[in-house]
Amino acid sequence: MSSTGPACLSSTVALANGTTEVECRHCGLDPICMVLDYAAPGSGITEALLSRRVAVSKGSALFFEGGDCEAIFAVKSGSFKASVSDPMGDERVVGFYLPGELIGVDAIAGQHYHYTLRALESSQVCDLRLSRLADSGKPMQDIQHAMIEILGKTVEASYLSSAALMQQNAEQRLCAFLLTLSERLHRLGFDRDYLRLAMSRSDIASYLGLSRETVSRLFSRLEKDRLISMTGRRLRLLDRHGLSQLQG
Amino acid sequence: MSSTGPACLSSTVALANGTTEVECRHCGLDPICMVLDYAAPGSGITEALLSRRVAVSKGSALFFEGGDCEAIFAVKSGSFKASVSDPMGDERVVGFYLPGELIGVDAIAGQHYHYTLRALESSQVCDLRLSRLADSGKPMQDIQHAMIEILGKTVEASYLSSAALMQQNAEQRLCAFLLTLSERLHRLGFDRDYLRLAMSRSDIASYLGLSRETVSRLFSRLEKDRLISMTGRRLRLLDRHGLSQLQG
DNA sequence: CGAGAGATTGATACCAATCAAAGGATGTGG
DNA sequence: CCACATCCTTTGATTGGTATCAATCTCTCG
Repeated sequence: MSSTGPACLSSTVALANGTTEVECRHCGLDPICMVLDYAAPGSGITEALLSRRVAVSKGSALFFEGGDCEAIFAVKSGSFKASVSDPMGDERVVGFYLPGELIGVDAIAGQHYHYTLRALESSQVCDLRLSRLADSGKPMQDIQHAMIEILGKTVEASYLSSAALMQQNAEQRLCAFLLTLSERLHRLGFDRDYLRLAMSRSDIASYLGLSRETVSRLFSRLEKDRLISMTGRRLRLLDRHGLSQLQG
Repeated sequence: MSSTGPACLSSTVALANGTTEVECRHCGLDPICMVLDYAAPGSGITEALLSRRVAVSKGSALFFEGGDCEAIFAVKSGSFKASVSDPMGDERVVGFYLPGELIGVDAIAGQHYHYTLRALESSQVCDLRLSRLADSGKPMQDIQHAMIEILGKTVEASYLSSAALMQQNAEQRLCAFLLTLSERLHRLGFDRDYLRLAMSRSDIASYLGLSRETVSRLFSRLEKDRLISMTGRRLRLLDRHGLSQLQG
């Protein structure tokens, strides 16, 4: 998920391969990493506790639904989708993760992951072994405080995201999805109006509880109405205000 | 929300007025209250930090959408609904709370409540002033640990509740709602199969993103199909298995 | 008892799913 | 580098589920 327009990446760093990675100060793990002194060489923080910039290739899974929760992750670059398999055996997408965002916080309490997590593109994550936090040598007080900050923000974010989508029609949901994505990318310093969707139409449809065909038709309609323009997975928002009107 | 059938209230205590209250050990605040020694007389915990069994009359609000978060609450008896007012000015129900459940955890990080909270019936809550926790005289370590436990469970619970409802049709959503309610009441020691709904059909409809009429029709259909029987707001689940089949 | 809110039921309209087919994109092996 | 297979996407025709409009009925409470 990288910008397609005039880049203005105040909180990201361009990499050689054309992708960008989020800076630590804009990452959801930052509260912990600050306590850990960013695991600087000589800090005494070993890879067994915090692995940074672990490469994950497109399509491969970081963990599976039901598996033991050994670590939580922060997206450093690239993007991920979370999915569960429903009773009929097909996949339902339950979330997307962009750089800077935390993955697996919901599994901390129960010690099991609730979904399977796959990279939508070639990506990098930081990987924090919670069970070893206590051995880090850092003050327990500070570690706990950082965890409280992370958990508190997660509770708030998950409340906000779930409350909205339920009572909306297809068009409202798609507009909300696009605007949310745009805001999340903007926080990373990308241009609000130029997005590259790393996920397929089917993934979007599944996430929003719609059919592929409906999503496709809605994109066509939004384009006809000059609210967006798109070619393939490259998307430009032409009228943010118009979109937020539709959003409800 | 009290049982209407043969009561078997292993974790609740019957009160003089016919309602029941949840025991502390089954309450979401218990991790904190344990640290605070249940605010027993002589424990040094004042009412300024933790008020127990605060009465709330039917229809009155504990707090309003957007208001400063001064405390989190646990339902001791009765029940509550959380709602937000949407752009068009009408109310959308975003949650229901039963005895033992925590309210306002999502407001801790941002210091503002995200919804208005009203009692569905004459109720009681315990009220915890977070800002005064540090002054309780109890070890900070223990307090932080309790907060982490509470937040972690909340993250997990809010994930689980949001993931499901999105891609389901009206019947599936209503069945899921009824079965979830039944389980929540069962955890309190009530009979799984006899429920008294404290909320109106409109509240249920709003919460599930359906119209009043659809909810009413669905109840009629479930009754015709011998899956439930109901008179007014008294509901009996006749075929839990059949309902969970429908649930998807 | 009467008033007003809540709940049910029916008729109709509309939105989105499904079925169906064809048009692009992507990747692989020859 | 091209041919082919496969997956993804778009568009059309039809069906079905749910909202909406409208009328009646029920319950609660003053």
